[in-house]
Amino acid sequence: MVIQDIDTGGPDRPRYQQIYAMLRERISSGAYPIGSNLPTEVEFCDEFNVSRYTVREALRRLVDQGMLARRQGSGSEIIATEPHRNFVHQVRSLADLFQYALDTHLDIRAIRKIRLPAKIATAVGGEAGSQWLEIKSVRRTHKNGEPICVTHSYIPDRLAGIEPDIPDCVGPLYALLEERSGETITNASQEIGAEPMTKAIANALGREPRAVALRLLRRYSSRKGTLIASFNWHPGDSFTYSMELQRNPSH
Amino acid sequence: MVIQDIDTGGPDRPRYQQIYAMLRERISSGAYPIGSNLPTEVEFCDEFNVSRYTVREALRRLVDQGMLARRQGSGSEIIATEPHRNFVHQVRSLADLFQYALDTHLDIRAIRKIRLPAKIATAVGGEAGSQWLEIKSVRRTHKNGEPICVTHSYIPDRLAGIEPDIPDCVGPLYALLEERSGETITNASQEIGAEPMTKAIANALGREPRAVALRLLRRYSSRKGTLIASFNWHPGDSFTYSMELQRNPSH
DNA sequence: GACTATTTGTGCGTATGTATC
DNA sequence: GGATACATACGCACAAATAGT
Repeated sequence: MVIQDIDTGGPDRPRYQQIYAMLRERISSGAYPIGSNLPTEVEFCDEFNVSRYTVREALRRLVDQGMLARRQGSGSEIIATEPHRNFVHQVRSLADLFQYALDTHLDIRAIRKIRLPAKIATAVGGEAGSQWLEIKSVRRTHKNGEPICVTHSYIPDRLAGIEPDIPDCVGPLYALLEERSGETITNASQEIGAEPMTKAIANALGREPRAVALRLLRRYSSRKGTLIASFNWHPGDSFTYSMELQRNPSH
Repeated sequence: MVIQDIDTGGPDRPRYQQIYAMLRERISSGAYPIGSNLPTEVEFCDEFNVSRYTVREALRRLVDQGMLARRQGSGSEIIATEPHRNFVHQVRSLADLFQYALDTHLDIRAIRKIRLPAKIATAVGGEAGSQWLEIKSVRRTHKNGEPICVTHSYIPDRLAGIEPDIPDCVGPLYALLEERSGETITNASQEIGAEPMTKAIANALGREPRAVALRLLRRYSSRKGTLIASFNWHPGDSFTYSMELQRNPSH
């Protein structure tokens, strides 16, 4: 078969790209179902009359796209019929989710054990009525400095043992929890909304009641479940949340 | 130089991985500063006494980690001293940035050419006073349906030719622009804030003036610059923006 | 466990194409 | 045009992991 005669998006593209396009087409059309193995490299060499180098470049792209998993000695398994997602918001560390400097000061106002109210339960990923630790705090530019945001954090009971360490904690709480619990954060989610401030929050932030707040709800989870969830209220007049998205370089 | 004698993480790892580790070390230590070019492939072949294949595999890893940008004929530029970031917010398509169904209806209210005011200029990435196209619109659940958000979009003059097609556009405007201009979107940014609604916006959304709005500013750029930027005001009482982050599998 | 065939991984040498300077 | 540097491509060899005998 002569590759150049096949219309897969232009005859003068590199061969490995043409082969990649054909394989993608076959995969998404179901010719190679998910869970099955692709033909071997050598078989593709024969089919397309190209060298193993060329086949491997094509397969490498499939791997980059998250469609193919290869294992030495075993073969190449189809793991997805559609390519990897296109755009990513990159976060160097979870601290990037918080967009303020790490040397800010966390002013703990109250720590208490509570039974989770239904409303908060769904938000933090816990069961209503179960025991959690609630921490109310204000983040400031520095000790006794300007308030940045009001935070209400919720920690599940299985991690309540770290309570004594919280007041001395520098940096974000999730880092303390990750270290002490030995549970690795694998997952984080964030929800952003806008709402008027309650009196207590407005007061803590030095704003008028019902002033506009940007509310961020964050949840950090390990395989065992939620590590910590927190609501953060920022003054709408002095805070915006920004993110950059880049197209996946493999495209 | 004998590669195996250098302790960069074990003597029996593949050569290209050892070279990759050494180059990473050099980069993060500042031996090759950001913005500078790495030595050429052939120079590394000589230094490490390996084939070009091996050097290229090592460099490929640096590219995968987002530390290196290579350009045919030009060289390999250091673009970061640290590897790829840890967490990603995955966006299947740019439409995911908009978190409403694509079959919503865009109700165009006004299209006009303007000279960019200074305030908007910085936001959309244009020059103050330059000519842009301004489009004011309301997105609705369906034609004559409930309003979802108010949008003000800005398109640079070089793309003003698509103006006649805008009223017939189904789906997001950035898709129309990407198709017509032939410019590929490589970059998108989003800024999220909270503010009270102006009278006009409150009116269009059926809310009281000064009701709380979540404001999203989005900018889509190609290599030639901004393709389109838009402000989106959503009612704070009925909209939250959410995202999921996963730990990068490559770590 | 030992052995073998298969399959992908690593590595070399070489040649030619193509973008950049 | 020429020199340089990365990209594509072939052929070959051997290593390492896997699966089955």
